[in-house]
Amino acid sequence: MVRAPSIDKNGIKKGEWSKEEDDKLRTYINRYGIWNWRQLPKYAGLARCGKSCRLRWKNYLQPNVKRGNFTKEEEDIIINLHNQLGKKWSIFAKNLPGRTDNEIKNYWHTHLKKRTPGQNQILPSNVVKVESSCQTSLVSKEEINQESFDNNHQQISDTGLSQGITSPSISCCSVLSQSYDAPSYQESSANFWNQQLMIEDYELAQGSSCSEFSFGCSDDSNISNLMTAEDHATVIPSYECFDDFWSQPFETDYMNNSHKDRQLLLDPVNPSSPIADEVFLWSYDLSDESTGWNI
DNA sequence: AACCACACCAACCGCGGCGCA
DNA sequence: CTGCGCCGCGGTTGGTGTGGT
Repeated sequence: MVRAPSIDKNGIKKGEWSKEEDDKLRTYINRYGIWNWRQLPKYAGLARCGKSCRLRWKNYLQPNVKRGNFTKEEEDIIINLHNQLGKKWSIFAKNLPGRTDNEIKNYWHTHLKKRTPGQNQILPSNVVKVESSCQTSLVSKEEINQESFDNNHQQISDTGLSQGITSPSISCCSVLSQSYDAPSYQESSANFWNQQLMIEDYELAQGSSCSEFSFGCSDDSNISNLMTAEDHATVIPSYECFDDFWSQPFETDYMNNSHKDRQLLLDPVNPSSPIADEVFLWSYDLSDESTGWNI
């Protein structure tokens, strides 16, 4: 049902993703986070373009992606939002936890479109029409306010906190970005995404084979230790010693110092609840080739 | 059984927005 | 202001599945 694998003139693979590629992408992101989609495939040992990796991660590999049939409630939400906002699939996705914009878009075209043929839209009082040079959309007044939050959140979550601040967003960042979708924070005054990410303890392990660092969330404005993309190659010396992430010796960050590193995986709002056991297991089980992934 | 048409959906593509130098 | 690089969004494509004839 997917396009046949092919390789373009630049050596970039296209088409269906193999399990091995999925494993590589998943493992790399779980360990190092998303810091630059364009660079990521090179370091992850994937002959894919960044866009393809991003799409694969976002629509298929992300842990919270929900598969299976849409419920009646989900259908109603899609129909209502479509009436109000038009084809804002990404906004729909934020209102349907676990559903991706691509999946919603497909579902609309294959199931829902035929049910709502060309009706005249009656604008509720809380909806305004937004016109641009290329299209006209209906946007609720709440959504306009929401959108500023969404843009903020999206920028951070989709890139693993890598745009607002320059960080390679090691494991915990991707964990947090996967786990904290907008709805859970919309009503929280303690907005995690408003907080700066701070490296609590990080050593540049120059020349060594292992790095130790941990991230935390803090209101502290001291972010002088934030790593840049260049630091990524420094902190992870394997980039200099090995061709790619995949050829370096695999050792999870969690195996050496379980107590300290597990702190990375705590819910920043409710610190007593760990949130990333399954992600931990993914990385850990990779060392056991006989069992494969444990999801 | 063979053929056909349509449904489905993962993946691709192009464009626009944004940040930065 | 301009150009560039990166990213996200929405539209489209194309291979496979499925049901009807």
